Amino acid sequence: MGSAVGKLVAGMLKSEDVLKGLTKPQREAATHIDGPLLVLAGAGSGKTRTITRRVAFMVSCGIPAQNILAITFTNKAAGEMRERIRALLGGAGAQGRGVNVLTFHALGARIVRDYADLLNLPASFTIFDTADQLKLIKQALSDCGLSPENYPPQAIRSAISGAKNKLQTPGLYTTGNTDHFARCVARVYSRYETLLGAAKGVDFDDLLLKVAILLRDNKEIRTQLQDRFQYLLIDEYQDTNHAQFIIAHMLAMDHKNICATGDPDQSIYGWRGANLNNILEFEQFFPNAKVVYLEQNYRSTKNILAAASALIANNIKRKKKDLWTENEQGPLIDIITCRDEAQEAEQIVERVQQAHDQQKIFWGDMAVFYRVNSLSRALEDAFMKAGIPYQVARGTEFYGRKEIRDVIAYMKVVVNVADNVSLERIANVPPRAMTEANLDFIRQAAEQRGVSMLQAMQQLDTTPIPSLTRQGGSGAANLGRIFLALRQWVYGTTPPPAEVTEEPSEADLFQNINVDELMESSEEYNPGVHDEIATETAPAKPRLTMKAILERIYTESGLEAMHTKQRQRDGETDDDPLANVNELINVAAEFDAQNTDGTLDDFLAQITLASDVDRLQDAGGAVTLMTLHAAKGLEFPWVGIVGWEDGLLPHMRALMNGGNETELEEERRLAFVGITRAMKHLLLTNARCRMIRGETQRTIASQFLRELPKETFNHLDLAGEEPLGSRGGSGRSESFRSGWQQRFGGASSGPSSSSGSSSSSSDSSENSGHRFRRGMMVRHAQFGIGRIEHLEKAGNQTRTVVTFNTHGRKTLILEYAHLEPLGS
DNA sequence: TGGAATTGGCTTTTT
DNA sequence: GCCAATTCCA
Repeated sequence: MGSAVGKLVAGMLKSEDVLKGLTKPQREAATHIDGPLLVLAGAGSGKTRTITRRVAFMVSCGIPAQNILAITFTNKAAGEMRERIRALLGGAGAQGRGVNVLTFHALGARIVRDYADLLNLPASFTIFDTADQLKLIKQALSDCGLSPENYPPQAIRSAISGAKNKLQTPGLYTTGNTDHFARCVARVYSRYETLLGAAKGVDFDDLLLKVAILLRDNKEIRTQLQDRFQYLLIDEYQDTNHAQFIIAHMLAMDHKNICATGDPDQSIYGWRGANLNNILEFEQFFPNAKVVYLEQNYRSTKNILAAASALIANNIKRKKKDLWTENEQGPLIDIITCRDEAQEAEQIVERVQQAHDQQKIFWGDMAVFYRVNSLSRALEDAFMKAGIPYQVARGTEFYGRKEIRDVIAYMKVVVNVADNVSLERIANVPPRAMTEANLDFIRQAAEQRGVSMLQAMQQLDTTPIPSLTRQGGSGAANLGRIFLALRQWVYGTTPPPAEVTEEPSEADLFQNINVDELMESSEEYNPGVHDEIATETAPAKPRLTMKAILERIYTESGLEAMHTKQRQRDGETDDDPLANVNELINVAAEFDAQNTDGTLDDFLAQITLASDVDRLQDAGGAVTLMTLHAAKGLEFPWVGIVGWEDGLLPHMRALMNGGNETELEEERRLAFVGITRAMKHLLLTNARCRMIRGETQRTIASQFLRELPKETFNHLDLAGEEPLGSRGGSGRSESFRSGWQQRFGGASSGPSSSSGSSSSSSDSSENSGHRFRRGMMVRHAQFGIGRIEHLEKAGNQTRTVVTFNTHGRKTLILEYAHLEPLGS
């Protein structure tokens, strides 16, 4: 059937039309359909354009759209690609809809659900986000008799996440790690898996890990999925981690129709396991791969591009690449040094206003980026004050709110009665006398009986839990009834009686899939299989909309009453729970409009994998504020980037431990990504003083600013005289510009002369005979007063060991530590 | 028992 | 400075 439809479409969609306007290399990439292809696409080189055309070209050649799978990293990217493909296919729109454009995680969720039975999961499993995960880890810690003080849940979480990214099961993890901490992690990991399994939960990493293992160890399934996805396209390949790498390779193993696109210079997710080698060594994994380089930039001015190129050239571990453009030279980059973050924000706002009024740039065409979310606050204040429309993409601004998480938790329990984490979250919201102690009793009883906590609550009249307080008992029974009624209403049936919930052992969860078992259950892969399951539980009823379900849950749970009461008590506040939940209901309505056959678990999966950034998609008409990470893949005519300071733009983390070169290079790539988002106007700012967790600290201009060629920017210093004491003053004011160039000038490396006997610590440390000596007393903004024990030259930097009175011994890099000498 | 008030701890980026 | 966890009070 594929070919018939294909022909039809081919008739409507001319291959030449699809390729019209592509440059030679773009065309080369777009027309290479069979066999491995690597597109190394520099920033702004028209990559998205090329790959969407490529997909259209494939369809025009008669390849059935549903056999094409395009994988992106963010929902936003997926949405945009879907949109653009649809637009290209125009009249053949029906086909366009058939192209699978998904994020890795969404793909994972789909496959895990389709093959849930093979993975020991019910189709109604729920996805646990990072917060759920942390709760479970705390539980696991206490079960293992370890205290969260000595074993920070965060650290354990990221260790487990790292292990999962590398496809290490608890068993494998144990064998590979022998130090004390790792052994504890292994124990917690194992317990965590058990708890997760009992709750029928799957964490973000599982969505990749389970699929990777399934594909790796199960030939049958692999073949099915390879057949289904005969053409693979993976965007941002430089950001893939090991699990994603395995998924890609397993899917492409036989047909080798894999097109990877990306840019090693834009790899910014090393911290969550991305492995740059996946893209660097692509040709070794696929020896016949065709490689196309896209190096002409269509986005930025010559000037911006020159600055970006010079910056990234400082990375050693890098394939050299020359971006060029035929665009105009463009205006100089503006660099403004401000007094503090308030002035910085004012400056940004002022320039934004100017760009809008004088150059007629739309609000929606401007964006401001920062390294960490906390920097948005000052900006927001300033935008608010100036009355300029803006929107902030903050990670958990919306989906992280209590009231939203509460409503979602209710939904999760409706779908997945075993989800103890969500149940515990809302057990006492609104208050039902479900104290910690009562919950403990219920948890214990449930575990003993091998049922979920909700079931234990629902069995209370037949099997009471004696240790519960009277109110606790009735509260629990009440809660049980609420969910009974809700499930009845949603699914039209009472929940299946005491579904088997014996805890699967770790071995069960991770066992390599048994091939014999597979052969038995080797029905044809049916993409609709899940829908069938869903209809089974929801027979012959008019389909409920998510909006209706959500509203019902909101009311029945008692949350609505609680929020209404709150509002009456507090009056209208700017973050009103009622209004926020209404916003969520809007999201549900939106979902209903776009997925006429979507189920509650589809909706839940979508919102747990969604982030706030996704909700901004086409909210034009406002200046966008976001992190540098979130900015990847976007472009704006006008861009501002704040916080160019050591410790912030090369983030502290990268500067610690003697300045880890790998991490520093990732920070540089992040800066590179930021700069290359700009089309015409670029404004970079730093502040002399910045409030960091409640304390005002002096800062040093980012070392990255030094790496920008001086002919590309114009520097303006508004900080004026250096604030107060300690640093001998020396107002640099407008003469700072030359001072700047002396001190930071040019991209050349050598420690640049410097005379300034006094002042800033960067000066002093540049001279080999800096003013710090062993035995000297110093002050550190954070650690207080201490004595220098040791000094040691390490490359361009000086490593120093200081024993602080209150914080003990620390190893610091003199250049970044901002130590203040106090005399000896 | 629930809600308010206070303390302590900690911060990168996101699916 | 903000948030979560803890303590305190009605």
